[in-house]
Amino acid sequence: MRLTTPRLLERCPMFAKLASDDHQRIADVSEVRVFKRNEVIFQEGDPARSFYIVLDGDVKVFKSSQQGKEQTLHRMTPFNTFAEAAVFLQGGYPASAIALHETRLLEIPRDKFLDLIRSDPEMSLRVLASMSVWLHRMVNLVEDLSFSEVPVRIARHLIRLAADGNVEMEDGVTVTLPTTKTEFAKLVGTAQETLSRALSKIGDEGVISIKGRNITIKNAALLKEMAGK
Amino acid sequence: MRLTTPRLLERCPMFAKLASDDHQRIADVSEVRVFKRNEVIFQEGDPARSFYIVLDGDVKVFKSSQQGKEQTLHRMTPFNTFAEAAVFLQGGYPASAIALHETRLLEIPRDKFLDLIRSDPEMSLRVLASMSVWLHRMVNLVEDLSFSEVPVRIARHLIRLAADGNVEMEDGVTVTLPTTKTEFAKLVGTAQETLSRALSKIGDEGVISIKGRNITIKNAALLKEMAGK
DNA sequence: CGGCTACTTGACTGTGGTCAATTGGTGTGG
DNA sequence: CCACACCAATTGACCACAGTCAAGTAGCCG
Repeated sequence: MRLTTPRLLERCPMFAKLASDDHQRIADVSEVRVFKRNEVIFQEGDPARSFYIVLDGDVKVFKSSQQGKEQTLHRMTPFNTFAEAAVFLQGGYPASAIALHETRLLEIPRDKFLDLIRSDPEMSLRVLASMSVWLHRMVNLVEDLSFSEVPVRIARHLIRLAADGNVEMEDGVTVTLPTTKTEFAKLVGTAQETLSRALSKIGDEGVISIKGRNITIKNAALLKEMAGK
Repeated sequence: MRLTTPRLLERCPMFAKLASDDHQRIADVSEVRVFKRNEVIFQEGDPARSFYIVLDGDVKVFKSSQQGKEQTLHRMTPFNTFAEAAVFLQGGYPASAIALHETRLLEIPRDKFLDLIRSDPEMSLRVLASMSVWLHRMVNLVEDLSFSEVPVRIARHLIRLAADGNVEMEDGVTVTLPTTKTEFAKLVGTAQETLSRALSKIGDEGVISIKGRNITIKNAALLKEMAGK
């Protein structure tokens, strides 16, 4: 681990531009941790001791309600960072995080992370940049929840998934849901039943075809149309 | 203006701990701007040239939809900062801002702001802190929109308003809506008609009494109860 | 007083959430 | 290898919250 971590850091935007001995320095103060599928990384309210970088696998950051409902805030993939903001808030993590698959994370303790920022003004700018991205994501989520109905939100997420697979989105492209449709529903912010119905409907209209977790886009133009501006 | 600005900066968390000549330095690179009620400060998509500190008055930061609906993201009061994140994002401001009343803002140009951060590691930590607060607000908003129905959201906003007036919330306390009920509806994230009905209902239940923009809390315990955990 | 905006109230509709039953798929253990 | 169990997904029936449209009232300012 110690040997490979610096390499991986080069691919993470927040650390990409550092000298390689800086990478070693970060690797020295951090720890690689492995989480099994569905293993809890932290829960809302836990004291925010660390911030994280996804090295491998994927992580769901989410809010859950008293009644057991869930809203996914974001699904993190390799070289994304999360919980950087929690480090600056008292009151612990404002959301929970679990591994969606077997996942390797780089865990940087709170105070080491703060040292890092203090020691390097350029680093602090990159942390600010990554937090801005988070903020932007959350504002977009608010927008989606406030203004868009379920089918529109679904269309947008399908488009995003296609983009994540960095395939040009065109007729015939197949996107694969990262996990279950139940998870996808939590991402979209709806009930699984509603998702199921909405997907079939979109299928009936000839926009997509659904085979398990594989969704083939049959009419990309119409899908974009559905997703609105 | 030039004379009073440094004084005001002492009361802003982001700048409070600076030496007073730093305050003067900030005042020198920034500009005090006055906005009339309902005057637009910036619109979603505008290039993010500056970030702002509310000196006086109040500002609404909001998203609006194609169909003319609005969702208020936050109402800023004196010594709050906004648009700090936009400075780090390409694509311009992700939301719009207007003055709710006659308002004085300190406007700090993007590059001066970046200089400020680069020049002082402690400053960057404070900017990070203020962005964390924004992020936390947005996560809470997502939570509210996803999990809570309108009456609960209303109760929470009433409690927050009471807290803003830093009065201990107890029976008999009166909170005054900062502007119109229509605005309040946009803050809560609902239609004015729905707000109107919901408020009357809460009134009928004896929890509050409503006289125009003044809402008297008649049963604080019940109101907290309504707001949930 | 007129005119504008804010607000209220009524009637209706639709989206989507919940409960419940069924089917389908997958992995484990006998 | 099959049977069972478990979880994911689908489908049906129902309902309620809240949004929309419309009309009317109240309040405010010039």
